[in-house]
Amino acid sequence: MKRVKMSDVAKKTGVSLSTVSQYMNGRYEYMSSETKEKIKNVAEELNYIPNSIARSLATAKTKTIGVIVSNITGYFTSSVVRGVEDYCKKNDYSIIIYNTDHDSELEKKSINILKMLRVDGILIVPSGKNNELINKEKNSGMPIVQMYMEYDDLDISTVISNYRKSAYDATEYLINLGHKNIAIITQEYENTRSRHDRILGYKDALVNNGLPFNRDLIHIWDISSDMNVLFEEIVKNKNLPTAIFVMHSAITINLLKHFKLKNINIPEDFSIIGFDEIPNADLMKTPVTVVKQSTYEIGQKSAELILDKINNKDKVKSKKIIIPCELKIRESCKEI
Amino acid sequence: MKRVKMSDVAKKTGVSLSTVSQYMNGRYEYMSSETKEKIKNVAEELNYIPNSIARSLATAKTKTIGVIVSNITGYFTSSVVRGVEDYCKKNDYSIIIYNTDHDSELEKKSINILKMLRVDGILIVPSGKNNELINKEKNSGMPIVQMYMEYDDLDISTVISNYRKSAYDATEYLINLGHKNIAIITQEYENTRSRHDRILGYKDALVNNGLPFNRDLIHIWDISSDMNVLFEEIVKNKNLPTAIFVMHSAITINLLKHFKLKNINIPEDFSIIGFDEIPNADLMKTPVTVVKQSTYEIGQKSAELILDKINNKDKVKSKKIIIPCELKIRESCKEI
DNA sequence: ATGAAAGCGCTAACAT
DNA sequence: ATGTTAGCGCTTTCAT
Repeated sequence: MKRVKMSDVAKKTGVSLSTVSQYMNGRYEYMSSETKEKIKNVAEELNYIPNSIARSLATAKTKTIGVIVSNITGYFTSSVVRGVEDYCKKNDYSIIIYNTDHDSELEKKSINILKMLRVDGILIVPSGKNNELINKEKNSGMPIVQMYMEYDDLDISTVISNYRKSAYDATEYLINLGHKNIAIITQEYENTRSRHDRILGYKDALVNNGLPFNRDLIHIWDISSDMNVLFEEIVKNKNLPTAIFVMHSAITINLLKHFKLKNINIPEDFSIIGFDEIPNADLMKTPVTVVKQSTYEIGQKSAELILDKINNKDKVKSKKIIIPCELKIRESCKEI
Repeated sequence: MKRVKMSDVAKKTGVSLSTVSQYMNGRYEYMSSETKEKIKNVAEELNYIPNSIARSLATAKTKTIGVIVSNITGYFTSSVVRGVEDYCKKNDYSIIIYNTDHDSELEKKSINILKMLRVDGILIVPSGKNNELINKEKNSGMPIVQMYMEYDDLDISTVISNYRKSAYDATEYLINLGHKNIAIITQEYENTRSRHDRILGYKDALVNNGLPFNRDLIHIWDISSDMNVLFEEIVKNKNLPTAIFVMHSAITINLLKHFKLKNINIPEDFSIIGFDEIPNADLMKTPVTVVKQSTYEIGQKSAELILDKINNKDKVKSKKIIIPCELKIRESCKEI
């Protein structure tokens, strides 16, 4: 099963290699319609399939972009990636995916492999642990865009949601419902602007509505946190919160499970807003209100931005594209 | 920002190109430890990164496999893909993803692009509409494995769940609960063995338990179906079903939404079993019992199989790997 | 309107 | 133990 190559169709057509190459690249300007027709037929007959690898070696372009995410499993990331793939496909780019689980070494390694593979650009959800390296890559000329993350020490283009505004709106929604003590559960947010902005939005809303900003209403969660312990902290506040605004969907789900276990009722006992959509929220005992990011659109815009960078050789400096969120009001917040 | 290439490190080290090449490929057998050391240092100093494209052109291998799925969005497919990626990464392969939405043309096009990209193998969830083409590709030497699908007219290796057995178990679970009239909702299953097997398992369980198999308890759903209409059909059966076994998670979710809308209660009014895990099922009003496929493992095994084919040049004929499912009993089935 | 030839960065057979 | 050299299958410049 020998692969047929360009020289085969050239020979059979009776023209030169370069003429066939011109044809394959759609440069018909100086080509007689006869040779054009002949090449077309021979190529079809021989079932010729161009070799992208050889082309890439010659052109130093691969029409391929690398996508580094923490974990493609799940609703959020997978639909971002789908947005990326759709946009890329439309523009004849393919995507190569790497999961890192936000592991620093894996992230480094992924970047390295993508460089060996000579991808034309990289889309990344950075862990925050290799920001220096990523800056370096960008400065050495690799087109690179980050998705739904923003770090103070990472100076690359980014596509994010309007975190501050949407956190503001969610908080104000709670305030309008009569809530005064609104607890927050968030991951560590120093240095991670995409998280910090949500806290700022929350603060803005309080202040603009004449409410005090109370630092001990802010609770930090991490992967090793025990929800039992964390929740104890929340309720031991002298001003018992009536509402909880949770900044990450994994935490929201954790909290909801905890509530179920402890027979805590939503919204009777607490009002809840989550950040990020929860799959099948509509089928829950109490459908939970969330701030929903436009995941698919984030993917599309990220792809658009990286292709722009690739093809316009980055006249633009670091750019920030901001996508609005939607407050999906369901049944987890009550008026008090 | 000139890229540094092998000849650069060769020159700087003072050895020949091929020695460096040997080094880069870990063939140290005939190499003095001094040159080895020297090359190592120079390569590091120069920050040399091998060019996979050039290597691929020379070796006719890309260390890359194509993954064609219907839609990476969602729990099921995304965790299969994660299994694939993890296994591939461990073996120094990268994956290129294409979504087709089971569109025949897109599927054809994806296969074609992956061939141009010279992937070493293809993992595919076939739509069923290009089986002839896929057979042809396989016969012309492309290593290719299908995931969690099986068609009567597609003769390629496959990694699937034990559909017949797990449908049997689920049905028998219902029977043991006292159910006699068990309705099925399935997609069209003629020719799609992975679907047909579930019906057979259902049938086996009925027969083995002395229950009649009643053809009008089997209902066909497709993407254009109206759940209202479909459900009317189900309940107009002279022997009103007390349980419904739904063969696809998208349908299960649809049905659950319908129930919520119509205030139909689970399991009081109907007992329900779904096929495929439903994200956040535990948080539902009534957590739904499902047959859970081992998605991650399916991905891993598929990757393992395709890499075997690639590296052992397929001594093996078409092979079928069968992964067990788990019946996740929750609260959607009652005893009657 | 078409062809000749150099080059893309590497591998691998062969020579030494 | 290391070097020489001929490809791998294309693109692209320059000639004609």
